[in-house]
Amino acid sequence: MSRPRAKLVTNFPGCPVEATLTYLDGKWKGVILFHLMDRTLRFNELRRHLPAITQRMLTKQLRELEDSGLISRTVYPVVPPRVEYALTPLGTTLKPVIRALAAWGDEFVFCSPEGRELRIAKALNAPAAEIQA
Amino acid sequence: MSRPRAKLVTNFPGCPVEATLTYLDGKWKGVILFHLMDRTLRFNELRRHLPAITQRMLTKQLRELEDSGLISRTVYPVVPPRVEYALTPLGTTLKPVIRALAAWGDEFVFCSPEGRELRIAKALNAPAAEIQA
DNA sequence: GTACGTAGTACCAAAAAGGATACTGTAAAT
DNA sequence: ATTTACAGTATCCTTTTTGGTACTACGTAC
Repeated sequence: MSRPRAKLVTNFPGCPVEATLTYLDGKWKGVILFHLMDRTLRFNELRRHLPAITQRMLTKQLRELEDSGLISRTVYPVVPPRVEYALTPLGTTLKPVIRALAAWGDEFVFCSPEGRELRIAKALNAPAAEIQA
Repeated sequence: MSRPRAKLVTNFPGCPVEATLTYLDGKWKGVILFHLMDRTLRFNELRRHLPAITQRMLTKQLRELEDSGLISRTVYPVVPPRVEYALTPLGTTLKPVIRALAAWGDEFVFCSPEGRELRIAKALNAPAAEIQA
């Protein structure tokens, strides 16, 4: 019993949250899906959206998303090569989830003053604020 | 430039999805938050919900969630010790996100016939089905 | 004839995450 | 007198993930 993430059901009996996160796990999958929500993108188009990624990593994350059935890979037999990545119907069903993740990030995660690093909005916890559940 | 997950903004310029996932990253955080959505739980109560976790891991994940400001840890100076974990106001704002993740998992992720393993519902991709975006 | 853009692979090294096991201290229950 | 429950730590080890660099092939542009 020791698999990559929690890919064994025994690890989180009946937890649908981890079940979903299992498929979003990977350092770049979130961003990739986020950008593919707008439109189909070619390999190097994606790369330009992810300045810090290496080719190896981009390929790997795309293959994993493809294996999960969330995105499709279409190769056009031309030269130079042309490969397009797009959400599958199944991938499209993730849109509400991605949007929820994006909405929360927009509202509560900031770059710290020094730049570069993320910081969460903890201010909310200080006052005895009433937040609707 | 190489931090744990994508904790550098340069890795996903302006991507709020990865920003959020950064805080949910960790093998057990999803399940923990899922269970804390219902009610405050003590250390060993959580442990009983996560049969496969080790004490070390549970402690580690809880500390990270606490450091993020998503959960609170309340120690009652009694013996035997009593420590309660609960969502903070900030953590409470994650509920819609957790619910979105849970809804997708419920609908599209199953245990494979052999049991134990997860499987995604790829059937959706076979027919030329029309899925609403 | 050299460089560029395309979409990758292959190989090696580093870092991070996760797991196994043993140990702590107190009080109540058996 | 021993065991149980509680909420952890400490140490070591393995697995998984991620990064770095170099390399491929083809056709077009300079």
